[in-house]
Amino acid sequence: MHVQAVHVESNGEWERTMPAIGTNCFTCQARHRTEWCVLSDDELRLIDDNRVGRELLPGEVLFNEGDDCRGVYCVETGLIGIRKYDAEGNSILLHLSMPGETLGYRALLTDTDFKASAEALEPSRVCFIGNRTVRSLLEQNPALGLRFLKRASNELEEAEEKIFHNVTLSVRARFAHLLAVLIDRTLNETDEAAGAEIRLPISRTDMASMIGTTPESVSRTIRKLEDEGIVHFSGIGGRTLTVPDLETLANEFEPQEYL
Amino acid sequence: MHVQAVHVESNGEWERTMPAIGTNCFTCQARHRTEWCVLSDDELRLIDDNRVGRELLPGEVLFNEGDDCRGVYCVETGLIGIRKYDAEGNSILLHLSMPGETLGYRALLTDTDFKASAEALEPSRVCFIGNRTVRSLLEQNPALGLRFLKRASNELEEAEEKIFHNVTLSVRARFAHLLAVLIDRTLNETDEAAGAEIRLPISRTDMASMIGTTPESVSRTIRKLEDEGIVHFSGIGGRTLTVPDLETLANEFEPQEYL
DNA sequence: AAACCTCAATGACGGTCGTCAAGTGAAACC
DNA sequence: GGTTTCACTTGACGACCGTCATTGAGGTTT
Repeated sequence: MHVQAVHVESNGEWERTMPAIGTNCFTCQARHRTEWCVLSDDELRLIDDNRVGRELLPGEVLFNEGDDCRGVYCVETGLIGIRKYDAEGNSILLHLSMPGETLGYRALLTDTDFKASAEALEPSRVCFIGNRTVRSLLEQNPALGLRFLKRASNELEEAEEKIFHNVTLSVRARFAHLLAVLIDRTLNETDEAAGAEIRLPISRTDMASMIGTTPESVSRTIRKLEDEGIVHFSGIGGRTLTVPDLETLANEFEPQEYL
Repeated sequence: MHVQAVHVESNGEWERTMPAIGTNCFTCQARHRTEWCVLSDDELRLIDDNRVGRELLPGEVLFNEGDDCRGVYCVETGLIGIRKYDAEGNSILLHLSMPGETLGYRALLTDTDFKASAEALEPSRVCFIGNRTVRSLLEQNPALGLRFLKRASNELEEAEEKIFHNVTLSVRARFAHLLAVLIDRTLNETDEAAGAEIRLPISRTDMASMIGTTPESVSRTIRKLEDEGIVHFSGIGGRTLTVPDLETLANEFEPQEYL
């Protein structure tokens, strides 16, 4: 009952041995953020015994759209981008997965292939947990299913808000909103003070695809926002972002309260 | 243990007596399409004893964005539209709920208020099931949670495809896709032959909001598609749709296979 | 160090699509 | 019956934004 399906599912890039100290499910720094936090120690051990860890460098692919789902992927550190490709091969960045997020649970539950690709955007550590393990835990502990249900509900809410934004807001407003979200995420991660420098994890092209526009429009929007002193980009590739006042940025996408 | 919380939650529009013959959970025509189909007869009886039915006319509101979630709503017949409103009061139609769909489960699970409004688009019959009943069933029967999880997963997939479409397709392509979806739905419901007349359940304005554009653009798009013989609108309000060839319509949004 | 590559920035151009306005028809109301 | 109202249609205009092409900066390779 230890590494059953894993050997079939693993390839050279995945660990074949037990992971190093400090990187197991019990000491995992993202543990309390995952859905697995409802599991008992025994149940968590089942995962720990059956998982396979992997380090990914930026650009490395975790899975591709259309791949069969053999299990779920739990992000321990780093940042994973979820993409889809259109007919011309352009990629649309749909979602950014932070440490603690589990990917692929939808494909597992609906018994379909992956509907998007996953790729590391920063150096990341990800654990793979095979279908069999997840399914047995879901049967064994109903609370786990409910946790995933909450997660799916939240993601659905996000997705609908995104649809709403794409429809009702301008490129400028959507971009301002994206920046606010990116700032919020990194602040939550690093607990830095507001107004600090943020290192953007994604390219202009990816940011453009996230808000449904082109890199050129993003560049022009950045120019305008800089001219107005709302944001400041610096550093190599213009990937360092400084926002003097978060309120001013928020005004770009939050309609003024009508007095 | 019968109508406990219901009296608090109900108002004059909801039944206070047991529903008429032919409209209970066991004879409900939408029953096999709902998540509740995994329940035992005893469990289903618990719902049947605690539900409250209601008939809605087009335009009547089931719940509003921001309302507290007191339970879920199960669509038995008709059509319910899920809307959000932007700052100027324009509504965006996010989703069409068909018979068998249960609304509000997300707000229940995430313990938040409703993030959108629900309104009848056709004469509809909807049953209300209080929080307490749903929660006890979720605890009692883990399969129910998993069913809702599958449902959420599917909705999420739909939402992400919608985002993808809004970003990558033109107004014309998105409109063609919307028509194809509407045709598909009514055909599945009525089992008519393809190429038949379809009565559109929603206004131009609503269709426009669904694909993220304006009524004017929809009108112009319709004009062009009609000139090319791809679709034909007739009847009052131009709400009767005829599509001679579904393939031709599909070509508008499905990129040509590159040979 | 030169060649090469990727990504970002910027300008020019054009088209799609949103906005404004007027006009029509159908349903609803008094 | 007349008026109002609302949704749809159609036209004119223009802005936003997407496309194409050029340039430059930074990093990597040989």
